Amino acid sequence: MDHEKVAASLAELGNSHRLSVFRFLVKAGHDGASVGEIQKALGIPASTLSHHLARMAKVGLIRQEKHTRTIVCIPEYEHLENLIGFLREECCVGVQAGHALEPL
Amino acid sequence: MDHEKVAASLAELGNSHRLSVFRFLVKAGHDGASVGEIQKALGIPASTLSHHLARMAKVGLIRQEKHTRTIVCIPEYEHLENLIGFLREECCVGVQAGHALEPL
DNA sequence: TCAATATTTCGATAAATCTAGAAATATAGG
DNA sequence: CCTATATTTCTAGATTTATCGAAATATTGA
Repeated sequence: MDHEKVAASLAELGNSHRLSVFRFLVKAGHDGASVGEIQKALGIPASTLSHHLARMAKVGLIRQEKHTRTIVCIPEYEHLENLIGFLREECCVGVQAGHALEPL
Repeated sequence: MDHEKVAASLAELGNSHRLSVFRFLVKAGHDGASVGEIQKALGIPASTLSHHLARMAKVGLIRQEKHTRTIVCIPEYEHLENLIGFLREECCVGVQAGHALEPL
């Protein structure tokens, strides 16, 4: 993942509503959740939520699958992992080993 | 680190200029770099850079120490580690062990 | 004190973002 | 076909952000 894509993805997660949505989806698991379920759980107006979901999908944080009448949103775990990887590799250089960046 | 602080910090890193600055500072190491050095290295106009640095300092991504005439900017490694920790703990739940989230 | 250096503050503009109601679209079921 | 459900698109206002030149503010050294 290149610099610009990382910045764009972090910017998407850097909004309180969108971060809530992402956290919710992650907890929902690999089956994700429908737009309506997210809306009910988080209490975000439909049009606002739709806007945020579209943004998240655009940068690859989630994907959306149409299933009959509902649209299911699924978190792209790998995308997040790539982001975390970038932050560790590109932004943690210089930290002495064993200080605070040990594998969990 | 709570939800709102995480969102605020990610939003700061979610800007191309600021991400560049942070990466530069991380590579500069624990001694950081002066505002002027950053400016020269990245070619960002002084007032623009000052604005970005102030924002980054406000959320705790960097700290600024005055040293005679120059102001030295130092990356807050721990803050980034906390961010990464949050993303792993709060946003990677549900990923089966051994899939892609193994300790590096 | 004066000039040079380092950085910020001011001010102003352009662009992007957030928000949400209302209307539109799509689809399933009766 | 009609209605209910699910979601998006449209529209528009409010807020925030990004940008950067010019002026202001230290601070050092001569």
